[in-house]
Amino acid sequence: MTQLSNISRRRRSAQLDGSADYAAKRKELLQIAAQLFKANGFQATRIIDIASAAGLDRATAYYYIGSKEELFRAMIEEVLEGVYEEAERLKSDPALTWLERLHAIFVSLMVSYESNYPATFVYIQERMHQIQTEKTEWAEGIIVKARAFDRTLLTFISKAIEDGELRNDLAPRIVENALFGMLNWTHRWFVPGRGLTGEQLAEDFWSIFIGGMKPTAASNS
Amino acid sequence: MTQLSNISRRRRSAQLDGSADYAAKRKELLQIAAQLFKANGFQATRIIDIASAAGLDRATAYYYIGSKEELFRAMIEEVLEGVYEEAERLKSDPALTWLERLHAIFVSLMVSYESNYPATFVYIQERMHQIQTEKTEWAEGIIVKARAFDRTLLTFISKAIEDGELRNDLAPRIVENALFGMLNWTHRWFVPGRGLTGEQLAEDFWSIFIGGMKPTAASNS
DNA sequence: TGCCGTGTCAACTGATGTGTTGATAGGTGA
DNA sequence: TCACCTATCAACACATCAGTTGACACGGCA
Repeated sequence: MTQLSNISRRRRSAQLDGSADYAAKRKELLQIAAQLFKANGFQATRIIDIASAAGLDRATAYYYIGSKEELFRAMIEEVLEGVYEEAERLKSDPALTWLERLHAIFVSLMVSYESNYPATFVYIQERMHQIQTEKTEWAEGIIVKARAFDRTLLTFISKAIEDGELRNDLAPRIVENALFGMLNWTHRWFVPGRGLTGEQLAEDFWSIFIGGMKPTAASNS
Repeated sequence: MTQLSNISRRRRSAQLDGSADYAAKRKELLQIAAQLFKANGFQATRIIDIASAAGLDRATAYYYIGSKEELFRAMIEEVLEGVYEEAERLKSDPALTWLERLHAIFVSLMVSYESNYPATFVYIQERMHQIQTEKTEWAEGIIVKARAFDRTLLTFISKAIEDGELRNDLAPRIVENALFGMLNWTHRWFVPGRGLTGEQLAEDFWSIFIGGMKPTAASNS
């Protein structure tokens, strides 16, 4: 580095290796930030909003977090990781049909949205799209994984069509967007603990999807 | 007013009643703004970005537009109006079954997304949600109409279920969110002129939906 | 020729945010 | 008791935008 990190940075890094409720406070800030990002958007949320929601002075918040961007990344990272890994695992699980794999990833994605609420929804709502044009190394890492995930979904669908598990008269990309459109749109209205669970919801969606996607004499040859 | 509008404001209002290519330049700015808002988000887009994309100085852009907010409103207003009116019209058209009305509004919504691209997508992407918490008169006007629209959609679905045109074992709200989730999610990936038309796409979605929502002996009594 | 409207822009003002610094209060352990 | 570490915050330095002002050039047109 051209310049030694100054004192406040040094404090932070000192904290990172050790400490007790430092980590807890940091986590609390992450959670509060996620809520505010979801409610008001990432750009519109100011550090001071997050700090005062946690009962801290803004400068004190900087003792726990490095920047708004770092906050966002920390909030998102492991969550995405989990889903992407699940997709990879399913891809090479020969015990399941392709349709079963699609179903499995569909449900587990929704369950992940629910259990990490509202962090993942912040990602969907706000950044998923814009990150595509970001030039940072971090963003590029995310993009690579998101692309791989997308390819996996498309594979599941294409293979299920080939195997006659789904009707073959619709383009796989359209099918994918229909199915995951239902799912991802939940970020606008789904709130855990009100009404259905994430899993029930996913199954309802799936039942609509699968009913409409059954191969018929008319569609499949 | 406590203060007379200053010179630049006076110019603007002077322009509004009359003029030839003034209106054209203003429209060009609206279109450019819509593209930039879609690509980078409303907050992140600066007036200077819009101005220089149009080959104008920032101050000159203010000769054509009042503010970023006004720009956004002008971009959105009539578009929404059109869709909302269509829904009202359909609501009281006794020549159609409820399911036919649902189908009609579904398709015309997608067609509207396409023909007003990317303006409507900006609304979906960015503000549809946040406007809910805005306190301005304008926002409240939008909210009232959006609520009415939502109620209408829900009515179509509920009535179609009552009439046995759709299976009755799923909550109308879930059905609504599934159907319009597919549709609204297009704001993330649909680009007019590439692949399907908006109408074809809507019909593909509809065919999945309706296939999965047909009443069966098992579901309907 | 001189007046006036249209469009343009350099420069200013003011608001709002971010991240940093340096000082300080209170607890803890030797 | 003293040294030290943790957490806190008032104050500062910057940066970025939004929206405004006042001047000016150009082209009718009277």
